[in-house]
Amino acid sequence: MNEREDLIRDVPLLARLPEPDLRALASQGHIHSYRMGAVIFSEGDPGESLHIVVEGGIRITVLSGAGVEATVALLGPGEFVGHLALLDGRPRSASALAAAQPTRTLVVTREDFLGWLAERPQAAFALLETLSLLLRSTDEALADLAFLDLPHRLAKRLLNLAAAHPEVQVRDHGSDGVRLRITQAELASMLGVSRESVNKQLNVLAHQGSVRLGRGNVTLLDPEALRSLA
Amino acid sequence: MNEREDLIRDVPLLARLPEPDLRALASQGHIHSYRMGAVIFSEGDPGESLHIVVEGGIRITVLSGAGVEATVALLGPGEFVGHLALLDGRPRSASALAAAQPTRTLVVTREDFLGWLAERPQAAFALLETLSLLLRSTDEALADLAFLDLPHRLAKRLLNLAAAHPEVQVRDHGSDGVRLRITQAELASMLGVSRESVNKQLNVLAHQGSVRLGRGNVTLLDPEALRSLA
DNA sequence: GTTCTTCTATGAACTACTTCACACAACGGC
DNA sequence: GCCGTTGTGTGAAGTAGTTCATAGAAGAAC
Repeated sequence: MNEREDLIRDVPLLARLPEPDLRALASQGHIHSYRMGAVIFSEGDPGESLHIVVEGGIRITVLSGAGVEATVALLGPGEFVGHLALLDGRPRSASALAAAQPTRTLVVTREDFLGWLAERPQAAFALLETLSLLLRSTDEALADLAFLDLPHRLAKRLLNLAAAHPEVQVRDHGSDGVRLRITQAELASMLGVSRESVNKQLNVLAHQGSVRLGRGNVTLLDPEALRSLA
Repeated sequence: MNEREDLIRDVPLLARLPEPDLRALASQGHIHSYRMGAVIFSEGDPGESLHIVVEGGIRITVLSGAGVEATVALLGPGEFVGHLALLDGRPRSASALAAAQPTRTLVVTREDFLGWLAERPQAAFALLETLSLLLRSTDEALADLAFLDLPHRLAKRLLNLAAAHPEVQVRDHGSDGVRLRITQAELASMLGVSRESVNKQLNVLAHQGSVRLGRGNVTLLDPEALRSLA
């Protein structure tokens, strides 16, 4: 029970809620486990639950008309998915896959959540604030995509990933860098460009000394240089 | 007072609210008037109010790093802007300009709104649902921008505009079409492409007979053809 | 250890957009 | 009526991305 509470406190959607409310919500959830690559839910499914990552990671993807898959987000422990379905009851707008071995999530059903929310007006208020912030960040992503070219977007994304996923940061041997566990194909699909373009731009950054490249990872050596690019 | 109530009932953000709540909120608002082109608020300003369009129109713009301006949205009567600032108290993330002569808005301050909301848990609930839907549509726009090329995005945008702004629809003389009052430059800035590209693609559509072009307007002649493109 | 798969790297040809330059048409102000 | 401004139409040259092809290196599977 305590693990559930600690966990739910770190969820941005819920972080602003008072302690007892959190406790009540956590007690309604159930833990699910998934093996690497397992489908947690698929685009178009009826949406009936919120998933909060306990351990491992979730990859959120959408399918283009042509069947190309784009990665919308990578979630680590404390992050969550399914909030839209929870609040408006519409079908899933994206698919979710377990992206690590093993992945465990705390699942709160729509029914439980709505019942809980109905008794806590303050909570609704905190959620409004949070959703509003989410909307801002999506709007910003939209503007970035329209305005910025690949070098800028890539720099920005690398910095975002470094900030959002402290758990994957590893001090590099010798020099001090922040290592992101991510493939170039995943980066490409998050940025909406081809894998080859990402590779070329990463190599530009590598030659500048801003990053070091490895198989399945990118190490940020000079965040300041990236920041000035982004 | 009655005008304000009628108005507020048509606002998507608020449409799901019970009648008496609407009445109470409307009674707190004040009407502001702007002449064409006037600045309603600017990006970065402290955000303290929600504007609901009573008459005329509002253009929402953001500035890119290079100083290029993009039109994020065009608002007609019943639509609103400033909801984010209202809910999270952050600075304005975009600028708003009066886009018609004259433009009048119903202004609700953050303070009034929060006071009103605190007494109405049901309202908070309806707002959560609405924000959630807004978030979905932004996510979809993001996916479109990443996946779709200009012909698809243009067709989609024309249909959206036609659906979202019934007040600017005019049955064309003779043939039956839906006329949108919009310049090609505005379309371009909504789509994140150059004016010239929009012009060329519009002419492709015109030669197919799907649209007719005029100065400052586009008439949709064959919505079905556009839908199959989008 | 050998093989299979995944990931990175890179070049060549192609395409969808861009910017720039310009012509001209429609409308508003006086 | 004329003139300045705003909007549309179009072509030429440039560029940032694309796809396709191919190669090698690092892990995982057996």
